[in-house]
Amino acid sequence: MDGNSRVQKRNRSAILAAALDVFSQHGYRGATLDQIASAAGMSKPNLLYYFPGKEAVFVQLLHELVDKWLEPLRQLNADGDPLEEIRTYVRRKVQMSQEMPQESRLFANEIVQGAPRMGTYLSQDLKELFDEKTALLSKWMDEGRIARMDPQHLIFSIWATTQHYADFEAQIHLLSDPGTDVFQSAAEFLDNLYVRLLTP
Amino acid sequence: MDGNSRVQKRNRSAILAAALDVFSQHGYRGATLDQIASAAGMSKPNLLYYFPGKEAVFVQLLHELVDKWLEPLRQLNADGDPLEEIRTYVRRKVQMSQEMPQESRLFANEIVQGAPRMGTYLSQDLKELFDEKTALLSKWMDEGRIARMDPQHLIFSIWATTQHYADFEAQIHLLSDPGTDVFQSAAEFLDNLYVRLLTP
DNA sequence: TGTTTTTTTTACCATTTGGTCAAAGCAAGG
DNA sequence: CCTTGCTTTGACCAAATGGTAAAAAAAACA
Repeated sequence: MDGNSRVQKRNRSAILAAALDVFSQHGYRGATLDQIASAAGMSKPNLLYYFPGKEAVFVQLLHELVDKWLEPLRQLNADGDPLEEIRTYVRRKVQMSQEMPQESRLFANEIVQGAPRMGTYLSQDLKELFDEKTALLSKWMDEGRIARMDPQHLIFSIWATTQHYADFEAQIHLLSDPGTDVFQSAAEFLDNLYVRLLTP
Repeated sequence: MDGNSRVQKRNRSAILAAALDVFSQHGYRGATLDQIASAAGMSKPNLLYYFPGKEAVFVQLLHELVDKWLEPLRQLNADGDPLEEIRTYVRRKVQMSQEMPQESRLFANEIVQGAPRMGTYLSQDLKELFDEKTALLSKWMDEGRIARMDPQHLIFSIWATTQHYADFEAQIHLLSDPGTDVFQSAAEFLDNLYVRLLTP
């Protein structure tokens, strides 16, 4: 076998799924291999048969998530209607906060601590994409199709407002009116916010 | 002595200052008593002479910060001009992100992990203040002095956008145009954002 | 079925870490 | 100087934790 058998694939993804659970809840240092292994339904030495160590699990998990995470921004389409493109982007980001809160918190945890295990990765893929899209936003502003403002801060504000609902879920849940769908009302609020902000 | 001598006060605050450094950078589990003690210029047993344990240091640190942290929201004045009050609040929050990024990241870390050591505290002080201020915002909206929207999400969005600059500093720094004052431009961007959003 | 290869487990190790303890240092009053 | 009470430290401990080694178990193959 070449190390990619069906069993291997199944176990590797079971480990990564378990690692997402555990790392996102306790952070890198707070998570233990025993916890992850147990959540993946195997023993610690067995987990270490599939990954060379704790950090390797964490790093691969992060790397596999970056793509998924940046996809909505990648889809911001230069040929579409500016306002609709941005509204769609915001809607997708809120949806991701709802459907993948663990992934969001995993990133948040890593970045809050200074991204010690993601530094180079961030500065490549992410920076390239960020520069491309801020340039696009600038162009739209130059053409008068959306209101003029700092495009970098515009993206920051979208990230902040949308990811907040996943990253600070504990606080949100505590403070929100019970009985309402937080993500539904958040989507409406943010849609209105960005329409008001961006309409020239 | 009654346990509050000058030496005691000096050492306790040295410990808390060191703990802020270390906890905000590595999280609760990632920080070690040795690190904190060493940063405070003393030995670990000496630190444990002043605090009963690691968690006690962490909890007291958090409790002492909550007050400082909520102060700007407390100052939202029912008798002031609504728009100016909110602009002042946003400006103060940005300023706090700039001047107390460690405090911000300490909270972020705790909340991202589900606030396991702050639950009850949050649900009391914070919730009470939050409800009071959303009621105030609602009143202002009823009176037609600011645009109508969900007041809870309005506060969430202010927290998200302002604290983002402290909590995600690593990312912000990596992506921002070098040579510009991030906090200065952020303050301008957010001022403009909330003026546009809130003007009836 | 017998052999080889992959997978899993049991037992273990070294280090880290939160915390204890008893002894030593030290300031203040007598 | 000597006692008394507060402060600091060096030595130590038990538990947790990342990781290893070798053998058992299970598949895969011939």
